[in-house]
Order: sequence, then C-alpha cells, then structure tokens
Amino acid sequence: MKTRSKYHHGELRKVLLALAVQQIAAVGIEKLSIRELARQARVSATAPFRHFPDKLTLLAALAIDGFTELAYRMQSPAQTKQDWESQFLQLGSTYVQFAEDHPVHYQLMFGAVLGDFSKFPELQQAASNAYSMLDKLLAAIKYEERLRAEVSVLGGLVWSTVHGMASLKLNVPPAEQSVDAAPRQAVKALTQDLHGPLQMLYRGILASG
Amino acid sequence: MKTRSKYHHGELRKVLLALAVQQIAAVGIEKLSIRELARQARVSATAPFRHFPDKLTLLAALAIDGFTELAYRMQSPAQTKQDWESQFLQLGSTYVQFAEDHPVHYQLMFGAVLGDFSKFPELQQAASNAYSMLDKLLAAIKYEERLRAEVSVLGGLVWSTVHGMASLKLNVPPAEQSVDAAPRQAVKALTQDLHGPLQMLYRGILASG
DNA sequence: TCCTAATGTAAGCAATGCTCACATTGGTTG
DNA sequence: CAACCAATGTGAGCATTGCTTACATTAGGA
Repeated sequence: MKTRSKYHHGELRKVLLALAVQQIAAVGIEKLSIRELARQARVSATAPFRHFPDKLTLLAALAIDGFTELAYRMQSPAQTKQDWESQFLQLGSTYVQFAEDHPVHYQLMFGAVLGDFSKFPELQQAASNAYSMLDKLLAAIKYEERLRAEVSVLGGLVWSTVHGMASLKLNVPPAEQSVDAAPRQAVKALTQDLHGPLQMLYRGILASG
Repeated sequence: MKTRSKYHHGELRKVLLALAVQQIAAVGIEKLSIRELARQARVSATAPFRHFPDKLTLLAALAIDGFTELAYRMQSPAQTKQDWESQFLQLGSTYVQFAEDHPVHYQLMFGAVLGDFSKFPELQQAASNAYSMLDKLLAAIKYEERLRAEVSVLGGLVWSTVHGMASLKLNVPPAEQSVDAAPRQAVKALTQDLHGPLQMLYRGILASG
C-alpha cells in the first residue's frame, strides 16, 4: 500500500456513492448534502462535481447500480433449469429480498425523486434490462406450459403484487403492516379462501381502466 | 367580495398547499421551494412559516389531506349494503383511482420523503383511519362469509396487490408498464391460467420471511 | 373601543448547489 | 527519461434556500 498522496483521493466516486447511501439511510433523501459527503470523504466541497455533474446525477448513479444488481440477481433463477414453478417462486422472493437488502437504492429506482428517466440514458437502459428479465422468464414459461394469457398481462399482475409487497415493507410504518404477519397462515389463506376474492379484485381494477 | 386589504392574505394556508401540489407536480419534490411558493402567493418569504413550522410539516399536511380524502372515498363502498364481491371490487378500484387522481399526495403518503410518521401525530392518526377501512371491510366479509383466514393476512395480500398496481402506474415510465395493457385479456388470464402461478408466488415470498 | 392573538413583513444568518480559475497529479508518448 | 495533457482535486465566490428574530398590521372578542 502506497502512502496516500493526499491530493487525488483515488476512488472518490465509489466512496461518495457509498457515503450517500449511508447518509440517505440516516437522514433521508431530502437532507442529503453533497458538501457533507465531501466533508466525510475529507475532500474539498467541489470535488464531487468532478465525478457527477449535479446532485440528481449522483442519485441516478445509485439507481443504476440498483437496477444492475437487481438484474444480476434475477439472472440466476432464470438460468437454472428448474421447473417453472420454482423459477417463478424464486423470482418473486429475489425481488422482495433485494428491496429489503437495498432499501435506499430501491427507493431511488421506484420512487419519484428521479422523475423522468429520459434525462439519464444509462439509467433507462439499466431499468429496461432488469424489466426484461421478468418478461423473458414469463415468455419461457408461457412457451413450455402453453399458457393462454398474454405475457405482458401476466407480467403486470405478478409485478404489481411483488412490487406492492416490497414497497409496503419499506414505506409503511411496521405497526400498520400486515404483509408478513403470519407466513404460514397466509399460505393457508391462499389455498383456501383468497382464490375468489383476489380474482374479483383484479377484475374490478383492470376492467375499470 | 371585499377589497383585498393587501396585508393579511386571508387563506394563505390553503393557497400554499395548493401551490405546493402544483409545483411538486411540475418540478418534483426535490426542487420545491418555500420561497418560490411565497412568491407565487404574492407574499413575503417568511409568511409561510406562520402556518407551517418547517418545510417537512407542510408536506406532512399534504399527506394528511391525502389520507383523509382516501378514507372518505373508501367509506362509500363500505357503507352501501352490496354483496361483498362488489364492495371488495369497489375498494380496490377506489384505491387505484385515488392514486391516479392525486399522484403528489400519494407520493407523500407512501413514499419515503416524510420518513417516520411519529413526528406528526395527526398524520399517524389520519393514516391509521384510512388503513382501518380495509380491515373493517375484510372483517365484515369474513364474518358474513366465514372465511377461515386471518383478516390481517388477507388484508396484507390484497393491499400489496392494489398498492403495487398504483405505485407502478405512477412511478414506472409508461413504456415499461404492462399493468393496464389489456384489461379484458387480464380478466381472461386470471380465470384461466394465473390461478396456479400466483399461488406459487405468494407461497414462495411469504414462506421465505 | 381597546387589546390581544393571529398573521403578515423586513433584515439577516448559516448552509447548500454549483461555477470558475487555478493547482496537482498520473499515465501516455516523444 | 522528460514532457505534456487530461483527469482529478482546491479555493474563492455567487445566488438561493430554510429558518430565526424583531417589528408591523390587522381582525375580532372583551
């Protein structure tokens, strides 16, 4: 290890991103300060701007990392040649697990802070990659099982459900949560009672559009 | 109508909230400026602080309005003495419709900007009120139909699904969306194919916790 | 009618995002 | 090996922001 030359931090970009995640987790996105990040990295206040043209772009970089990681995680279940039920199952829990492991990234990826992705082509690309994983898996399943539904329709419903679970887990005060109240009971419920109601629900919402 | 006395705006609070919604919709939460709001309301820069101790509290006030309106909308389906399928159905579409009608409020209610609700007792209260509507309906249904599952479990699943749909509709670029692709096909899909996969998915996710 | 609380104003402070001109490097090329 | 150049860091400074403090104006009940 060479002595730190003190000028030229060396891996400032990476460090800034990591610190940003920490700080957002600690004080929230609203109060994230680039100057404060610079201070923590022991670097001048303007140094961060050599790596990111502005604050939003720094956040976008985090979102890109998120989508990349998510896509990576979704790759494994899609490649293993298991029965499609297992793949399906793994895909869902992978998604939710990701949200729990990287709440800050998730927030940026699916929250409204970044606004229109069109300002960040790389982000758009990364997001599309991740989204296409679900489509690919569903397409494969459809082919093998000869499902009659459109893949896009299936995908939309599955995605809604999974995303809803993840989003609620992150953003709703635990006292109000009932998502993970009782896993085993939930499984029971699904096989016993929910069958009818859920169908009804889907129909109502989708038909109203 | 009396002549505007120019001092004492009169309904500044209401106007500020309305302007805030406009501005957030236009430039995003990140760039919402209280001083700018004051300018648009033709009022001094410090006037807003007579009505809201700080910026966050102003946003919290919007979230409170949101929860109140949502609870109000959910009240009607719960009171009409229809069959429970219809009630269920209406509840879901009410929720999604609300998100589409008031995206800014929705963002504040379920996004991460406000952080912990515990700083705003009124907000906590308003949220609880809204949440309890779903529980009430489910409890009633359970009683009438003798569902075997726990209400909290049912509620969690239903809520996840509905919330996921709403959240995706708001936060995902339409090009990537597949939620409302084809309502009629979706209904078909549900009654034909989705029955099995969805169960699998739920089981996988819930059992992994 | 007066007096007090509610509501508005004016001036000012510390912090922030960002720009610009300049300093210091490390890596490529002659 | 030297010299140059692009990448990366520094420092001063500007406009804007959230918020405080001290003061002005008003509305409305005693």
